[in-house]
Amino acid sequence: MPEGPEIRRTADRLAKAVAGRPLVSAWFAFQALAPFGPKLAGRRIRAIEPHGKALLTRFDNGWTLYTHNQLYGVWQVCRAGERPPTARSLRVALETADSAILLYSASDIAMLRDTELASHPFLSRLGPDVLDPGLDAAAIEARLQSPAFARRRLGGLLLDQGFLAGMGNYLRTEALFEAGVAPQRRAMDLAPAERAALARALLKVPRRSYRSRGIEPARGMRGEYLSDTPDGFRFQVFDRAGLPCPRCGTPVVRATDAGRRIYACPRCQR
DNA sequence: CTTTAAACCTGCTGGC
DNA sequence: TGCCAGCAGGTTTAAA
Repeated sequence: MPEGPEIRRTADRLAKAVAGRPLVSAWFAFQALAPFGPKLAGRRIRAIEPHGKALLTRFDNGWTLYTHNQLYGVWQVCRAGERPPTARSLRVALETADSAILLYSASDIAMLRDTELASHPFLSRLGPDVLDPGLDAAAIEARLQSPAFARRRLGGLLLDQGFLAGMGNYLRTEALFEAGVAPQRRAMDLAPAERAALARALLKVPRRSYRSRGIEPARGMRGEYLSDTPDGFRFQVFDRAGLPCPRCGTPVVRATDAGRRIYACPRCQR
């Protein structure tokens, strides 16, 4: 579940299940982390925080578990002692008296002292979290104009976690469509109205996705997503090559941008 | 400095 | 059914 909204939803779920209660056991698959298992018994999880697409599990002893799911990591909540049948490899298990949270498949896992979080190679480079309620359009507009980012092409810029943490491929695709801007434009070349529209879209699209519980591919149906909820986040152009643009009817075009697939309406996005 | 390409990690799907 | 190629919502590194 790889973009900001999905990660934050996961954090919510995990925290609800285990935060605040003493751990009965902790287990790590990786050799380097195994010694932490016994040390964590009896400790509590203070909070589970998303930082962009990374998750920080904060223990009450000055240590934090850093995990990044990349494309394939999966967190699960289950009852204490349970281990749902799966072919995936278990990497972390944190158990309280009644619930457990399990991390499968992820490879980017570390235990860090709270004091070294600020110097972590990934965390230290993150920009403001796109789902941070304190982030506003003015701040994003300022960022788009700052010398550090202004010369960059929007397609690549919006994937850069140092610009806005939590953005990902479907979010950048949808935000650019929402703003009516083509991915090859440079931040510095946007007209004021376009810049304002993009800043607004960069807040609106991720928040709407988070509210509707993120997106999830429908099993066995390539290109279909279980995102069509009542209050609804639904793709306008992502994964919809050849289908009519919802605004003007022109067929949506697929392309490669910054090494990733992107979709756009050639007429609405200039 | 900016952009692209390749590598890395793991899981899933489709084709043969 | 089994194996392999290709792709994926991510990130880092090296090269252009």
